Amino acid sequence: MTKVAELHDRVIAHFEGKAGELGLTLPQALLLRQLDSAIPMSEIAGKLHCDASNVTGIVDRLEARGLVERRTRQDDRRVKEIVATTQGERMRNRVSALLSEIPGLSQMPADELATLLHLLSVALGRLPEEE
Amino acid sequence: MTKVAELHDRVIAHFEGKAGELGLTLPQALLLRQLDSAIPMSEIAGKLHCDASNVTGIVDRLEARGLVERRTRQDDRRVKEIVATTQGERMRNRVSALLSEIPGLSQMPADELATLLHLLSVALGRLPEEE
DNA sequence: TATTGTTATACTCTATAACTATA
DNA sequence: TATAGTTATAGAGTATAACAATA
Repeated sequence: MTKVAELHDRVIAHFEGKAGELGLTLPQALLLRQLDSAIPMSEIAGKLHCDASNVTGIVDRLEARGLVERRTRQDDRRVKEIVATTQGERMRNRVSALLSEIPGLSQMPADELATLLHLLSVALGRLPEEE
Repeated sequence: MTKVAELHDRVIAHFEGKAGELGLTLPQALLLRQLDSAIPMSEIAGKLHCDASNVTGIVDRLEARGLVERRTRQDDRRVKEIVATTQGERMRNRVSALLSEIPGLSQMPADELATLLHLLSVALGRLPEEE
């Protein structure tokens, strides 16, 4: 299934390249994209499918650039929630826009895209997700 | 275009996870996938969109595992061609099979898949590629 | 005791620049 | 001189294990 491999390569190359133009690495972009609200580090690790110890470093670098903040949750002081700063929120919007910059894909009929996502969901053994 | 982001995440996670099960990193798997014939290092760098100095390291590790070999081209001794060993060829076949292991995708009608690839090609400013 | 996040460690990937050998 | 590949270096991502603070 070489065509699927092609697809995979192109989407990765496109997204990583665009993130790079914003001065972000791929993991940084993927993390930032999750921050639609304050999220604990552990939850981020889950969403990014990586170890919690990695999140420390990625957040360190995003924080050093003023894009995110750590906030200790008061009802459980072990937990630190990550929130985008004003500047980080601006960057997050740009990251979110990256994939829609693939004009071919954004032109694809909604029903075809939905079909594809459904097939992938089945394939990966997950429930179909809307959002 | 959150759905496209979903698609992207899932394909990456699937492929990287499966490559990991074979004991390969993503770059190693992508390099191996290119070796349908003997290929010079520089050409590999081009296909992987990375610097030539990276290829040295990736090939080093694949070579240390006995999966590939370096062969000096006799008509231009500066060039080293990379070829898969017998064991490497076996691994290459497994890598190539990974993406077709997404049952949903491999069941997708050929014309829909072709449409998607065409749109992506246009989107990324490249000529439509068959192969 | 268990959990959240950090630190220490080690390996891989990445690019840049300087180098070797070939041409 | 120019090109193919290597090496040196430095930064980023990754996991594992040990640790601190909090629960």
